[in-house]
Amino acid sequence: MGVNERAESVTSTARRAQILAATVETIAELGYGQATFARISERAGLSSTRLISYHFAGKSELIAALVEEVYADITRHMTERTRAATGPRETLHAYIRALVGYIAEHPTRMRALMSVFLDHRAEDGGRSYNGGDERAAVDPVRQALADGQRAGEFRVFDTFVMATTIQRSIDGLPFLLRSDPDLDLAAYAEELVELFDQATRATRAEAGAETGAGR
Amino acid sequence: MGVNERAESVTSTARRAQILAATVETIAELGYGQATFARISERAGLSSTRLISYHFAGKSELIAALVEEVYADITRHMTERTRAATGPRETLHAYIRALVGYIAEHPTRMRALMSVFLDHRAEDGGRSYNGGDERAAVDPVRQALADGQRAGEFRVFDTFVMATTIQRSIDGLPFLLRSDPDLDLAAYAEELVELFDQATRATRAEAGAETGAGR
Amino acid sequence: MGVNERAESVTSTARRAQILAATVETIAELGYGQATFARISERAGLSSTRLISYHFAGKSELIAALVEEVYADITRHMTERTRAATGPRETLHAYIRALVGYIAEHPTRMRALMSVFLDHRAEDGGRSYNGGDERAAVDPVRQALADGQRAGEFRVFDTFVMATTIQRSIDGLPFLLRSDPDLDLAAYAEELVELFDQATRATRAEAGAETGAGR
Amino acid sequence: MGVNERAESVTSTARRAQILAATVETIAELGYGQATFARISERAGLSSTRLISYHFAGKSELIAALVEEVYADITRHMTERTRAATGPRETLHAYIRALVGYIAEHPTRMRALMSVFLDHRAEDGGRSYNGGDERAAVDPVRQALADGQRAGEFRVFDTFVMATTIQRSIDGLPFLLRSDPDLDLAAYAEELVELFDQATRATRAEAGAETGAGR
DNA sequence: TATGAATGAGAGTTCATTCAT
DNA sequence: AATGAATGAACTCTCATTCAT
Repeated sequence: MGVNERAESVTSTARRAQILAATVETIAELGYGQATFARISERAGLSSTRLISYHFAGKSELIAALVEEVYADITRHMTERTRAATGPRETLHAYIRALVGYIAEHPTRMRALMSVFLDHRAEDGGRSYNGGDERAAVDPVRQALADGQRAGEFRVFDTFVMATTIQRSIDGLPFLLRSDPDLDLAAYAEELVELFDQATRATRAEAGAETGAGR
Repeated sequence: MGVNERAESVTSTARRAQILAATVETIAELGYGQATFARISERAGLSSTRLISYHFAGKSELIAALVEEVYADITRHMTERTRAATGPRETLHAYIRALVGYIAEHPTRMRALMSVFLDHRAEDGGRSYNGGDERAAVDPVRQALADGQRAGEFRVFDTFVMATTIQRSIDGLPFLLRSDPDLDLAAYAEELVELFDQATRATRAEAGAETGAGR
Repeated sequence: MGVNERAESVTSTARRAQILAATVETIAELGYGQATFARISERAGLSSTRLISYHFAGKSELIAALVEEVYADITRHMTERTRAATGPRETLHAYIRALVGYIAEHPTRMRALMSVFLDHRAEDGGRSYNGGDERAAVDPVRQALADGQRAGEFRVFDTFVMATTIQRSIDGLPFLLRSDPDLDLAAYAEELVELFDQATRATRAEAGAETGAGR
Repeated sequence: MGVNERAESVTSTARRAQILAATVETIAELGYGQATFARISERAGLSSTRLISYHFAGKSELIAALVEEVYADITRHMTERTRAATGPRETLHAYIRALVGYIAEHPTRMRALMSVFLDHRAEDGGRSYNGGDERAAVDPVRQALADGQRAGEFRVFDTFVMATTIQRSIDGLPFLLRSDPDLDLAAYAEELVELFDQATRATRAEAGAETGAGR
């Protein structure tokens, strides 16, 4: 990553981006708890932590900006990869593959995001980024599952449990990846697809009943 | 603490237990990062943080003692609850129910443990408690799965992916429970049992070819 | 202190000098062991010890800076005063007078240096400032003595023992001076010059042989 | 050194001796500044620092006892070895040989003593052990020198300077010995004897006017 | 003769942040 | 757009010592 040594006449936007990049790397490597201004500015090649305070109102603003940025990035990625899917089952599979794919492409970005989430999940005071409302976080997946149940493609199960399980089966991958950098994520994704395909698929009885009952 | 290894006196044991309990509560509530000696001693009703330093050689010793204690407690619980299970499938179900059950009985203890793990999972230097070796952590479950495959009770799947998914489907519950204290964990456990029963069960083809090799 | 190596600003330099001066005074008066940040900052008239930590990376950096500064000062002084000497005997005398002279001019500076040396001499781990290599420390004097022996100006003796004795005859003076502030250092120097002149001078036999043997 | 593991029913005297021995070793190795109760009790194999406080009223009492003991030991040694000397010159040589000899026999004891002296020499508050009166410390040697001058065996010189130089030429040896454990102290002693023999011996002129006054 | 438990004071260090330019 | 200087608060940890048995 190119870092200016003199750091002169850099636009504010560029500077913020530079700091955010260093923050992502620092959190991804050391974890949120160890990501101090000092360490971030060192990684960014800045002369003092003062510059971070200058560009961001405070630590929470810095983290908020990071989350917002990575979130937007993920959303963009996911939208692109799941748009084409037709039907609940295909959508679910696309979702799994897309999210694992994002992790494969941006492991540090995702690890940083998770590290922030985990820390805030652990905290009480102040808003956490996944809202403290874990239900909302898995809502998109849950929708697809509910759709599939209505369409008779999926068997009857608690959509919240299933969605949460799917989500958690993926969001630990950034850390798994670090202790095992050669992990084949593409294969891992296919295994998950198969796993949740089996877990969600309609039983013969249901499948049979579905033609009659419709809905 | 004495220089020589001696038997702890009753008083000392009680004091240590008191401090450990306060540490569990503090970490469960505020997260590992916010769990300072000051906050712990305040919660324990101690006059100063000095008393913690007196009974534990340092912060790492305190955390190590906590992990050790909770670990032993979980192990005891799990052994009791899974002993009776016969066969891989039953074992898997018992495992899920037992672990969820432990969380239901000791949510703060489990949340504290998870918080410690997460923080250390995020770190690089130094030993983390789950060893940085995520593979080893899920090994017991993996064994049961492999056994089931050999016995033809389970279909062919990657045991590591399945074991990791099972583990992660449960270990997020302490945090989920906090944002949703009324969550019915017993029902949750049954949903997971069903989910992974579906995910692992042998297909008809495999069930027929029962003599075949696992994977 | 910034992360990048930058030119120190004037203010910072002045502040560092102020802290270093207070450190010298504190160590000279109370000894290395009692020279805490609190006492140093109090003497420097600073509001908090934090300011020391701001200007020096740590206590060892502070001490290192002190040693470096005083060392450079002594070296400058000694070079000036011994440059003009011609011949080993004159050099030896100039050395004694110059070093005692420095102590007369800067007793606290020298006492502080000695106090630091003594403490580090006592330590095992880590580098001590005189290197733990006492032989190297007296090498310059030893050179002059060896030269004098080769030139026949000095008698035969162990140059290491003589050099060490000379060095130690002087480096205790800062402490002697404190218990006896009226000590006449100029006269002391002359006594030492005479003492070591007698101790090193060639015996008549050697001196006689020397005219014959040449060199 | 034999250390009781159980530490039961040891007489107070034996216990004090054990603690003092551990104190000597600790100071000799780590220096006075690092010699804390914790480190001393660890070396003595005691279960807690409490035992030291029990047997000695405080740290200063402990150190005082140590100094007193070692001092008595040295005095005994020196008296034995210098008693036989006849005449100032022989006395001086015997003194040098005896003191160096003590260091050769008890390097740690002597190093510990020096370390205590040095630290207290550096301090201001409180009595130091060599009295803050460095003049008194070298008085025995000085007496012999003055006697020799009166007897015409020694030339005219400042007896305080000479005595101090002699003293310091020897008292650095414990530290020198540590950085160079193979140092031949017997040879070193002979070199010092010769050195100070040359430095003190009467010139021919003085030797002739032997009846004349000293100084 | 000994011990376990507890303590107040102080150590150096790190944190994000603010002041003033 | 940036910087140097400074700061208050909090951190873990160590010190010799005391209380109560």
